[in-house]
Amino acid sequence: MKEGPDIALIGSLIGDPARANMLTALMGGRALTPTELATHAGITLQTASSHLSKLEAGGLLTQRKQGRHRYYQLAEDEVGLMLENLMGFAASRGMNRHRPGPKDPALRKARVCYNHLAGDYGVRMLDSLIAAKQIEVAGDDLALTDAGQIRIEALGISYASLKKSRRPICRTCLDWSERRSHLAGSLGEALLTLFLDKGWAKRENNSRAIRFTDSGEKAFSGLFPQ
Amino acid sequence: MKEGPDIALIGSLIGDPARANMLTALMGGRALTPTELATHAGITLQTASSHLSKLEAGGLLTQRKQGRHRYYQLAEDEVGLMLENLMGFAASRGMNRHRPGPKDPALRKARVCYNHLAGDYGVRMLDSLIAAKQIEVAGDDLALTDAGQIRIEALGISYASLKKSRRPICRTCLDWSERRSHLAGSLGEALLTLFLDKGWAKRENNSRAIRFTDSGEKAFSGLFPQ
DNA sequence: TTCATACTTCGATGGTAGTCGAAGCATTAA
DNA sequence: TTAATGCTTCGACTACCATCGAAGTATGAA
Repeated sequence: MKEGPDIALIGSLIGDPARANMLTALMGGRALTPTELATHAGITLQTASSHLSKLEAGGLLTQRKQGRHRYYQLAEDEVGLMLENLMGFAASRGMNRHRPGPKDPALRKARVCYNHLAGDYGVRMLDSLIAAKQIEVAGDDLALTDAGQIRIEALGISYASLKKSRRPICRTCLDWSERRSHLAGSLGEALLTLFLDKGWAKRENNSRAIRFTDSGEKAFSGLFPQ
Repeated sequence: MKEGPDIALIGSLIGDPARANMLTALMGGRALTPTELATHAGITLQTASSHLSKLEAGGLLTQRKQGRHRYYQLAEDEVGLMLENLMGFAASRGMNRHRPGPKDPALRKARVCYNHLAGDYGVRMLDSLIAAKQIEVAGDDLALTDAGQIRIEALGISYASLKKSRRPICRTCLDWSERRSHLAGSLGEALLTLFLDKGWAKRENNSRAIRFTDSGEKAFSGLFPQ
């Protein structure tokens, strides 16, 4: 009784702990080399290489060569959304790999979700944008309003350049720690880039966590009041 | 660098073809016995039994004994949502287990998604309810409006009884064939039950497909105009 | 009781996939 | 050229797990 798409294929790709660790590491948004991914997963380079080619063949990762390095990253936004979604489900079942450690609160507060902001801050940002009617909810999709366009231009994000890309500008992504949506899509990416560029927030090394500076906190709260 | 929830655990549960087939079969919404599930998966009863206890331990399935039968079903709405979501992702990657067969169009038109209506009809129904302002979108969640409450009472669905349960009344579920949301939650379930009870639609055996009768089609189109 | 059905548990088997050492290829630097 | 780094490919090993036969348990029927 074989019906519909093959979930076993993706399942088995994600089901191996080493591969799952690599995917989680890549949720940090940076493109990583096989060597880096191997240490994240706690395996040798050879084994990592074999896993990576499987993930690439499965369409989860893409790869680009640069000199003698190879950089792997998640293939598309959809991959990140799917993974975050799975994490949400796993979290709701209490499937945690660790007793909640010191890093955990930081992750829940603010973290990178592939290329955009997630965690409490991510959710608050989207809520605030919707409350200010700068983003509106239309069925499944999010749409930037006229007021929203003016707003992001004022922040120094070019609406025209966002529109050029074929990717959706706004899109929802289910947050595993908050169990609510935050903002993904090219605007979500642009906003996170803005925070980092302005020095309001910094990525932690080897972690998805994002640390806001004091001035960054203030600026963020000013821009996106609750 | 172990961070966040353990996606490998769910991945490996879903990653086995036999288990994936059982889960897919259970997406049909009916509770099934180990014997039935074994034939769906093409394995013996002993093997099925072992798989089922793993799925139950993982929190994906629940079981109830009835006489000398055991009935398995998806543990909660969330499991169905997660699976439908994964199917959507798999479909978008072209991971299909079969060349699209004769059953495929029927599945895309209308099918059971655990306990509610999915496919083209499911999506149209939700769109229509939103357009009529009987359901409104509030951030992530769907909410039944006053007009919506009156409407469903008129259809013979008791709002009070829906409200009693702790489950959300309305909730979105991403449709893998349409790539848009349809209506899940207790109202989604009640509406599907209504269609079946009124004889407007019938489940096909051993399939998730739902076949609307001629009069059912008319009634449906009348209730939920495009 | 006896028999039949439904299912689980045990035990053995076999295949597959993750793992790593060693060797090979490609790029860069000197 | 030579050497070093980064990565892949090959081959062998191992461990795990899906699988099924056989035996055991539970419920129901006769």
